[in-house]
Amino acid sequence: MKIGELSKLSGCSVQTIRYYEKEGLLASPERSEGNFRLYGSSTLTELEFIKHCRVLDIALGDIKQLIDLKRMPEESCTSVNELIDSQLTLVNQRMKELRALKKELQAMSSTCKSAGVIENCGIIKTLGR
Amino acid sequence: MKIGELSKLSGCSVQTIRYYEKEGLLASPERSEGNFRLYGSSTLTELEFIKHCRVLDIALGDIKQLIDLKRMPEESCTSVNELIDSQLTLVNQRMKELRALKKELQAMSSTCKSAGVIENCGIIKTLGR
DNA sequence: ATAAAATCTATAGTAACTATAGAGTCAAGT
DNA sequence: ACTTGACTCTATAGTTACTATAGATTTTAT
Repeated sequence: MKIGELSKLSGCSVQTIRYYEKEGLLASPERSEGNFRLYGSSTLTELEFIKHCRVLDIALGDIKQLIDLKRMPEESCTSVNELIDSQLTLVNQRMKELRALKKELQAMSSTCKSAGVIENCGIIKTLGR
Repeated sequence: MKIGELSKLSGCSVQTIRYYEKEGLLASPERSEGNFRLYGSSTLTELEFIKHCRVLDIALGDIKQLIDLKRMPEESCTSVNELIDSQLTLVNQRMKELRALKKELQAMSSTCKSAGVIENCGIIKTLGR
């Protein structure tokens, strides 16, 4: 199939597919006589793997590592495990930050319930401290 | 004071300060004879306002709006309020996503507690689905 | 045959900076 | 007076993961 069909089937944009190829996440496919990319259905599977990882916010570099690891099925999967665990650490950190953020924003929001004037705005005052 | 001192006092890097100036968040300061930027202490206050907003993950464009609003103290502060509330919405959304993420990563992690081989790795299998 | 749709490459833009190169300025030490 | 080192200047490129565009070529449909 051509890139447009792969795009529709996978839900990735045409440019994104070409970008993944450039970044080495997808192999360079065969080309037609007119230089169009020609894909088999296995590429769809590969793209879905990438998509699934991206939903999990795994960076492209890390996804590349996972793909490389997949190519060595006899290796230990310790590094896969480590990668996932480090993602979990990242997520936990970010959640902690967001919770603090939310608290402060809520506090700010509550200081400006009356529709006053900027000069007396509690929010602006808070931000200035 | 020169930019280096402002950088130390504010905790913003020299390049960041110049960047903020370029983006219109800080006014262009006076220059010395040798073309060095010369700041008064009010710039430190302005930088601290920006820093505080950035900690709250408010985008530079939104911070610029807040700064512009501050210059019209007689206006209603409704828009300030709206801006903060939209930040809260963003934070809530992001937290929701992260919670889902965390759940899935944890599930994956638990499928790979035994130090096996990539071929049988539960994580890789999950990602392929 | 021709027009429309799809594809190609290469390049620039996004956010919020950081890092670098190469040149100029300034204060202190010899 | 001169030099060294620290600081500053501008301009440009790099970061991430794409998206958008321009201009050319190829394929498909009428």
